[in-house]
Amino acid sequence: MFANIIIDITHEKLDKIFQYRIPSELEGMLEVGAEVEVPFGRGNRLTKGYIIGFSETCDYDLSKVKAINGLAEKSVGIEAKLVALAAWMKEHYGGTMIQALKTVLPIKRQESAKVKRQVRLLLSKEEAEEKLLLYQKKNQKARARLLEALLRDGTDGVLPYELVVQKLNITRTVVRALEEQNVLALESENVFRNPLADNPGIGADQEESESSEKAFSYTTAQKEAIQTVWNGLKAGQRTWLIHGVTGSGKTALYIEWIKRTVSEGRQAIVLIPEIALTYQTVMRFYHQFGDRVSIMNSRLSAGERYDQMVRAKEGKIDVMIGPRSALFTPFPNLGLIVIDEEHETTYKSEQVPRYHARETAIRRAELEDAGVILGSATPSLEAMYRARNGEYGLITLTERAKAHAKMAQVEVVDMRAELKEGNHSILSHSLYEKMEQRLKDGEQIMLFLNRRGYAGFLSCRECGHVIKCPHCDVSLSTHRGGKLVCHYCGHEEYKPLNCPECGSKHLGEFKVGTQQVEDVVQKMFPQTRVLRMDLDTTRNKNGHEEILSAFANEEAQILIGTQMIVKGHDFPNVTLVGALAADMSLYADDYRAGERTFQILTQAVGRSGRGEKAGEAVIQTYSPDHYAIQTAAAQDYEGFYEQEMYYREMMGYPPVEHLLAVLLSCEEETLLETGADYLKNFAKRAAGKAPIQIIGPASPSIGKINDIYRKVLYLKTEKYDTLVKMKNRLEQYIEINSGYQKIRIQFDFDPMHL
DNA sequence: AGCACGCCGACT
DNA sequence: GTCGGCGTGCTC
Repeated sequence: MFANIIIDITHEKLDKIFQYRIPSELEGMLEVGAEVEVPFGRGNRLTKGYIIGFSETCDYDLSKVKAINGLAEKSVGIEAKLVALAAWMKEHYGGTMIQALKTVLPIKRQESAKVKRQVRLLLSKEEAEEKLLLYQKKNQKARARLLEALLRDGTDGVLPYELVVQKLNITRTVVRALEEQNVLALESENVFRNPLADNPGIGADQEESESSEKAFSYTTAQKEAIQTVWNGLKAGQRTWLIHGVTGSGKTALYIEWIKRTVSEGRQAIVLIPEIALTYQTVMRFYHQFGDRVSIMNSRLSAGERYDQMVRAKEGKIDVMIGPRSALFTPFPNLGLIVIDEEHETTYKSEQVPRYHARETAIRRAELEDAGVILGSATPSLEAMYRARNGEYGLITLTERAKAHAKMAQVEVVDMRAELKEGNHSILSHSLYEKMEQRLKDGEQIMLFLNRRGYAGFLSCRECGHVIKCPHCDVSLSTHRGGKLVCHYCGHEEYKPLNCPECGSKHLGEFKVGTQQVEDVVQKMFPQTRVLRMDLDTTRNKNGHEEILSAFANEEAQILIGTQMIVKGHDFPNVTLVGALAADMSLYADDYRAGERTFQILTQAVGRSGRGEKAGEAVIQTYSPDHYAIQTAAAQDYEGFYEQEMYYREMMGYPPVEHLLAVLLSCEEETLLETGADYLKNFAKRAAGKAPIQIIGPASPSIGKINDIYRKVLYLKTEKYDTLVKMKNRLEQYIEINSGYQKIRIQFDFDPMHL
C-alpha cells in the first residue's frame, strides 16, 4: 500500500502528489485528510503533509520511495477537515485532487508574498557603510550590491523583497546569510486591514442603522422561527430552509442564530450572492459584530484574502461574509453556515471542481458538526424538494416584518394583443399610462429588461408561439446558416418561413437592449431624468454604487436596467415596476428556464411599494398564460412549485432525477466526435442493466470556443449514487485510454445551464 | 520553500 | 590546494 501525499501546494514546484510507503505499524491508522510527517528532499528533513488518497501500485521508481515517518502530533487541525472536504468534492464533482485542494485550502499566492514582504536594514548608517566596505574588500559582490541598494534607494533602510530579488539579482541564500549576521531582517508586513473598517462611508450611517436595529422587535412568526430552528439544530436537524417573502426579515433571523452560535464559542460563515449589491446587509452584520466580522469579496487582492483566512484561523474573527469561496474559511470551530438567496446561480462554480455551495456546505457541516441555514424568497426547486421530503427542516414566513409594507398589485399585459391593436412600441398602453401618472405624482419607476438566458430563440410576433424541439420541450436555438438546433439531443431543422401555429410571417428573434428602451422612454418623456444600468454603464469600478445611489437620492425618476437592478437595494419611492419581455428567459434552451423566470419576475415585482406608498407592477409578455408568469404575478410560490415539479417529474429533470453532463473539448473535430462516440458506448456498457439514460453526444450552446470544439453527453438517472459511480468509471476509462490524451473532459452534476 | 551540490574566485 | 559565496535544480 502506498499513500498519496501532498506536501505544500503554495509553491508551484511542490504542487503535485508524492507517494510514500506505509509502514506496517501505521497500516489501518491512516485516512484521507490525516496529517503525517514524511522525510522529504535530499536531506530527508521531516516535513508535514496531508494524505489525499491511497493506491495499490506505485507510479514512481520503487527504489526512491520512502516510508511515512509517522502521524503528525495534532492531526485534527482544520486543514485535515478541509482536505477531507476536498476529497469529497473530487469524488462528487470530478477533476483532480489538486484542483479540489486549490479551491478549498487558503493558498498563499505569489502576489500576497510580493506585496507584503520586505527587507529591512538593522544597522545604523555608519555600521552599514563599514560593513559595505568589508564586503567590497572581501569581494562579496551580492552582499555589497544588496547593502548598497538598501543604503542608497531604501526608505529608512527598507526595500520590497520582490525588487531585491528581481532587479538586484539577489538570491534567498544571500538574504538568509545576511539575516544570520543580523545585518538585515526579512519581514512580512503584518498589517491586517479590515476591509469594512477602511470604508469611509461607515461612520456616517452607523448611528442611524444602529438605532433602527435597536428599535427592531421580532414578530410572533419570527420569534417562533428562531426557536424552532435553534432547537432543531440542537436536536440534530442539521439543515434548514427558510422560505420567507421579501421583507419578512430573514437577515434579522440570521443575525440572531449567529449571535447564539458565537456565544457558544463557535464561528459562522454567511454566503451571499454578490457583495456589491448587498452592501446594506453587510452593514447590519458589522453593526452587530463589529471587528469580529470580516468580508471577503472579489475586489480584495489575493493577499488581502489570504490575510482574512489567516485571521479566521487564528480565531480573530467570528463571522465571515462572502461569496461562494468564503465557504472554505478555516475557522477552528465552525458552528453555522448561512446561505442567503440560496437559489442564486452564482453558488454553482463554473470551474473544476464544479461544486455547488449548497451541497458542499452541507457536507462541510457534517464534517464539523455544524448547522446550515438556507434562505430565499423563491427557493430553488432542489431545496424545496428536499425540505418537503423531510431532508431539510422548513420554515415559511408569509408576512412582512414592517406592518405598512404591502405586496404590489400586478397586471399582466399580453403583448400579442398590443400588436393586434397596432401598438408596435416596446411599452404597452397600460404601462405608458401608469408611468405618466407616477411621474406626475413625483414617484419613481423601474423598468426591468429581462435578458437572462437570451440564446436567440425564434418566436412568432403575432401569436407568441416559440419553435421548440419535438423531443425535448426546450426551445430550439438559432444557429448561423439558418438552422435551428436542440442543445439537448442534437435535433436539427431548418428555420420555417411561417409560424407553424398561426401561419404568420412575423417570425423573428427577439432583440431589445437597454439602450433602445432608454431612447424610447426618453423620447416619450423628454422632461424626465432617466438612468440606465447595464454592463456598459457600470464598467468602471464604482459604476453600480454611483448609479444606485443617484437613483436612491432621486436624481432621476426612471431607472432602466437588466437583472442587476432587481437585486438587493430598497428604493422606498419606487411605486411602479415594469418588466419588459418577461418571457425572454422562458424559452432559453434550459430546463431551469421556468424557474429562473419565476424567480426574476418575483424579485422585480417585489421592488415596487417597499415604502409607505402602495406599489404596482406591469409584466409585459408574449406568453401571458404560462404558469411561471401567472404565478409570479400572483406572488404564488406554492402554485409555481406544484406546476414546475409536475414538469420536472414528467421530463425526469432534477431534482426528481439527476443529470450528469460530460463536456468533451478538443482541437480536432473528428477526434472529438469519435472520442465522444466511444465514451458513449463505454457508458452504455458500464451502465449495463442499470436504468441510466444516455443522451447525446450533442453540441452545447457554444459549440466551439477559440477553435476548440465541444461536445456534451448527458447521463440521467434517479439514483444520484449510481451517477457518481458512473462518473468514476468514466474517469478511469479516460485515464487508461491513450486516445483521450488530447481531449479534455469535465463533469458537471445537475448543470445550471445546458 | 529548503537543501545539497558543484562551480568559481580568493586567500592561508 | 582549500574555503566560502553563490546559483541551480530536485524533492516520492
